[in-house]
Amino acid sequence: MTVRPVAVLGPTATGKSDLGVELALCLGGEVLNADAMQLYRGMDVGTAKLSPSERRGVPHHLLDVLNVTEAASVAVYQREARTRIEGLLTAGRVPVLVGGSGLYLRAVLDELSFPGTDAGVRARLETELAADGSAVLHRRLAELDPPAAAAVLVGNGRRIVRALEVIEITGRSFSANLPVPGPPRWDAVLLGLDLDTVPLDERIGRRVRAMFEAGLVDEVRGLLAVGLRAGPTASRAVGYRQVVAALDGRCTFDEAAEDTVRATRRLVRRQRSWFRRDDRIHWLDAADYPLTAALRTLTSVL
RNA sequence: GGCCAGGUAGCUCAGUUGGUACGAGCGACCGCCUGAAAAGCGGUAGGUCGGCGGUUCGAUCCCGCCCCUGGCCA
Repeated sequence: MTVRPVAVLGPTATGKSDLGVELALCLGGEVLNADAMQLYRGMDVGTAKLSPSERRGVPHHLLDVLNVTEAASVAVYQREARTRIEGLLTAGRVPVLVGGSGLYLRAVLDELSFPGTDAGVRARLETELAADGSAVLHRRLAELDPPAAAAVLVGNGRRIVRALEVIEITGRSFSANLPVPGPPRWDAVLLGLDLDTVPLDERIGRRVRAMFEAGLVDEVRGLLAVGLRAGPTASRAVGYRQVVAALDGRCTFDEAAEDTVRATRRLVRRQRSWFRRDDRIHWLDAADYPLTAALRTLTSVL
């Protein structure tokens, strides 16, 4: 039988990590993290990262590979993840991708190619953005690449900067839209795990409280000492940003916890809207023996 | 019991010197998404302006009474 990768995706707090471990155990596989924030060393409590014992002997890849000061990068992740997957496949091990970062998953499983980047160009554009505002840059984009300008909203400085960067370093236009999904690379099977909104929201409330009790604040203190504030990606992570605000005295810890719950729920909505239109995903209900359902789905698909 | 402040969108509050509430932020809902994606960006729906009377052509805004909240004084 040919070995096919399996991806376990879906909104946060639905139990993807546990299901991933169980699937890896059943299938003879290894887990590949597909969660942008679990890439970071030291971000454990707030990202609900599985502890070594919870991993039950299953090797986990692409966990703890970045310092909080470093920016995450889809393109880098794509290269690394693909290399690992190829390695596992040739070894006859089933790669089990687990995570809720939709773009990361697609970068690995779909034929997305990322034009390069140039720190100098980027920095200059960022400076212009800060000085002139996004409308000015958007006007420039409209002259250079009308389709891209039409696809990127005027207020979205970040994406305007990236479009201009790509045009400048490649000399070609920038396509601002994702391609329509074709068959996934390696014929991967996409399993989506979700839970009804009401129970999921309750679970999020409990989980955030548990994170604070498990030492999230201390974890953030420790990360601040190694430069969390300077990290463009890590400092924005749900929970971390809020705790930093509380440590800075901009809100109370109770407010930070409430904000974290809200931000997590908002994240769930965005993750759903991202995954919703991918009709390759086989959806499983987290409340209804997902492992059994997952195995059943796999046997019917394979 | 008296005095003061306040009762405007689900929440926190702007605002109208009397003439259809320009409301804002948060939340909710919906959507977008190619090198920061747990990020970034956008759209939509919500209001008998505490209650009852009065003045007025017209009151959320003026007057009276009442109810509620917070504070101060007794």
